[in-house]
Amino acid sequence: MGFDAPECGRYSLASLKPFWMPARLMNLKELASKLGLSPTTVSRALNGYPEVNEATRARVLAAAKRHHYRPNTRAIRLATGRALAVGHVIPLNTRHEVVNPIFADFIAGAGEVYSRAGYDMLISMLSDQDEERVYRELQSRGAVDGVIVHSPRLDDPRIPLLTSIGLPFVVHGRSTGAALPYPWVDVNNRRAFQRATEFLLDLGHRRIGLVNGLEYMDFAIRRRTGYLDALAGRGITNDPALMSSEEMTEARGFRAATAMLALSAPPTAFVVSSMISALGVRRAIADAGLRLGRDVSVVIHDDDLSYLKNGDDVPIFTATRSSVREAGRQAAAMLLACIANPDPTRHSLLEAELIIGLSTGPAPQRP
Amino acid sequence: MGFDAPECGRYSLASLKPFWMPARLMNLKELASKLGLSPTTVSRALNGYPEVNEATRARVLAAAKRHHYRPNTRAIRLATGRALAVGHVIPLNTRHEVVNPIFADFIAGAGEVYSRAGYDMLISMLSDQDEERVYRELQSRGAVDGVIVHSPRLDDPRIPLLTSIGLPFVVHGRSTGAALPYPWVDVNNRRAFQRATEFLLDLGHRRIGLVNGLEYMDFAIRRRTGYLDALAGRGITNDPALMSSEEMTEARGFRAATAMLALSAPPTAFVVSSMISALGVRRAIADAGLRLGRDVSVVIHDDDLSYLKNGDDVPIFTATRSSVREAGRQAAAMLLACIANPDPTRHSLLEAELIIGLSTGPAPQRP
DNA sequence: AATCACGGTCAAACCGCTTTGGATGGGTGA
DNA sequence: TCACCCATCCAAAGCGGTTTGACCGTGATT
Repeated sequence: MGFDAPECGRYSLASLKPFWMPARLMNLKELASKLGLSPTTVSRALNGYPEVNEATRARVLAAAKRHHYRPNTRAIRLATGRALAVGHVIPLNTRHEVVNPIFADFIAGAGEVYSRAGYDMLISMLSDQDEERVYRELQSRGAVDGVIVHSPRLDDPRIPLLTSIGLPFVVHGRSTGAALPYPWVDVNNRRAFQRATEFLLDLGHRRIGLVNGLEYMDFAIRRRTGYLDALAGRGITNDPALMSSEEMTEARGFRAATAMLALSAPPTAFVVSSMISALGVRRAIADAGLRLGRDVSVVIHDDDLSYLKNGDDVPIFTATRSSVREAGRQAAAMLLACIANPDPTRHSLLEAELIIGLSTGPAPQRP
Repeated sequence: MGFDAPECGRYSLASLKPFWMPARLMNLKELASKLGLSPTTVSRALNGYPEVNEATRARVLAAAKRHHYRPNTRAIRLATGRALAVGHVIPLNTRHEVVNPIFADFIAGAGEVYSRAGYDMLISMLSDQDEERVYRELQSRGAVDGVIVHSPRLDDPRIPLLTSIGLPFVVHGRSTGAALPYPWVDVNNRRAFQRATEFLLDLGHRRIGLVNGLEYMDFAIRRRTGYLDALAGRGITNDPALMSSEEMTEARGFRAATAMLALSAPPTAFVVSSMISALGVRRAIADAGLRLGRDVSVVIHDDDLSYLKNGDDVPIFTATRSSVREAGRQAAAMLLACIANPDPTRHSLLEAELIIGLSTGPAPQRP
C-alpha cells in the first residue's frame, strides 16, 4: 500500500504524476450523498427497477453521467455472486506448444457477443496436462460463470468433469463417445468432406489424397469418415498410402503431399484439412513441376480466417467454407443462454458451403 | 435466481442434476469454524503471514487442501482493491475486421507469465473506434490492474490517454512521436530490415523489392527506414515502384510481387514484412515461371508463429527471426512490474536473428 | 514482584455494491 | 373520517474475503 518513491532522474516529476496517482473514482455512496439520496435508491434507479420515481431516476442518471460514474465490477460480482465473465481454456499442444490458428478468429466472434452482454472474456492457455486443475480452479475461485471447451478429442474427459462440477459450458466441436448430453456448436465436418470428395469424383478423379489433421481430434475423424463415405459411395476402395494424419502446418502438408506425389500411382487430387496445410501441398505440387488446378486438384476446408483469406475476390482454393468467427458467435450466445438457463440439449450444426476456386479441374486424361 | 424447470423430455432428471445444482463451495468462515479458529487466523495462515504459529499454519493448510478450499477471487478483489487481472485490448482493423495473426502467439507467451503470477488475462477485441471508451471503462470499472497496448500507430493517442487516467500499461511496439515516456517491448525492426537488405546486397542484388505492411503502423515505418538505410549505405537510390505497403495477407503479397515482377526492370529479390505476405510472394514468383532462391531471392521477417513455422528443420525462407511469444512474455513481466512499481522508463529492445534458409542465393548474372 | 515485550489469536471494520424488509406519506374507497 | 393501498425511499444486512487494533498469556527484564 502506498507507492514507493520513483527512482528515475531523467524525467520531471510532473510528467510522471499520472503514473503515481491514479484518479480517485466516484462510487455509489458518494454519488448518492451528492444527490441527497440513499445508495439503495441510486442503485435501483441505475438498474432500472420500477420502484423509483421517474423524475428521480432522470436526476440520478444525469448525475451519474456527469460524474463519470461506473459501478465497480468487483463489488457487483461479489454482491450478486455472478462472475460476469466467461472463460476460454485453450489447450496448447504439449509437444510443440502450437496454438490452434483458428483460435483468434473464434474468440473475435465470441467476444462480440460477450461485450454486448456485458460479460468479460478470460483466456487461459496451458499445456493440456493441467487442464483439469484449471477448470476446477476457475469454478471454485468463482472467476467465471461458464467456459467454452476448445478442441475436443474423442470421449473428451472435460465433458464429464465440467458436468459433474456444475460449471456451465459449451463445446466447440463434438466428442464422439460422450455418455452425457452436452451443448455444442460444430461444423458438419463429415458432410463437408463427403461433398468435397464427391466434387472431385465428379470431375473424374479416382486417386484422391487426404491430408488430414491429427486424428485424435474429433473433427479430424469426422472428416476422414466423410472422405471414406464418398469413396465408398462410388465403390472405390481407399488406399492407406493416400491418407495422412499430421499436425496442420505448412511443412507437414508439404511433406505429406510430396510423399504421395512420389508414389508410383500418385493422386490427381487432394482433400486438405486446412488452409495452412494446403500452402504446403501447393508448394509440393509446384516443386514436383505440376500445375495446381490443371495437373493436380485441391479442395481445402476453409475456416475463413481473417488473416488468411482464401484469396481476395476469386477464391484461390476450391473449398468447403464455414466461418469460424460465426461459430464463435454462436458458441458464445449458447453459453450465455446456458448460464441463464442450463440445458444440455442445445446444439447447433453449421453446414459448410462449397465454393469453387482455381485449384480444381477435370482429372487429367492419361494417368 | 433459482433455476427454471428443465424443458427436455429425452434425458432423465438424474443425469441432468449437475446442470441444475452446482456444488456448494467451501468458504473461509466455514473452514475457520471447522478448525475452531477465527477467519482472521485462517486467512493469515494461508497467506503466509508471520504472526501465526507454524503448527497452526500446518493444520490450516491441511484442512484447506482436504476441503478443496479456494479463496473466492471476487471477494479478494473487492477486499484488496486489486483486480488481479490484466487486459489485452486487441484492435480489429475496422475495414476488414482482421485480427493480427501474431496475436495468438503473443498472448500465449504473456499468459504463461500471468498464470504463474496468479493473474487473469482479459481479452477485449473491438473495432478501433471505441477503443478509448473501452480503456476508460476497464479502468473505472476496476476490471483490470493494467493493460497491454497492441499495434501502436504513429503518435498513438492511447499513450497519453492511459497515462492521464493512470492505468498502468506496456506497449508492444513503439509509437514514434509520443511526447511522454512510456514502457515498451519491441523488436529492433529498423536494424532487422537493414540487415536483411544488406544481406541481399552482399549477394549482389541491386533491385530489391519491399513488400511492407500498412505504414500507419509504427513497425512498418521502422522497417522501411531500415530498408532505405541499407540502400543508402551502398549509394543505391530507391525506386518507389519497388516499395509497396499493404495489409499483410497472402493475396496482397501476391498482388504486390506480381506487379513488381512485371516491371521492365523487375527486382531480383524481395524483403517481405511477414510470413503470410511471403506466401503470396512465393506464389507470384512461381506463377511468373521463376524459381525461388535461384531466380528470385526472398528474405522475410519471421515472428516464429507456432502455427506457421518457417519450415520444420531447414528454414524455408531466409529470415530475420524474433519470437513474438517471447515478446509476449517480456511485455507481461514488464506490465506486472509496472503495476507493482510504476516506472515509464522501462523498456526492452529485442534483436532479431538472421537465419539463412533456402529462399536466397546470389543475384542472377544477366539482368 | 511488578513491568515489558511479544508471539499468537480474535472481534470488528471495511471494500462497494445488491437486496430484503420496513418506514413514510399522500390518495382512495367505504 | 378511518383504514388501506400504493408509490417512494431508506436502513441495514449480506457477499467473502483482508486488515486494523486490541487482547491475553508467558517468559524475560529490572
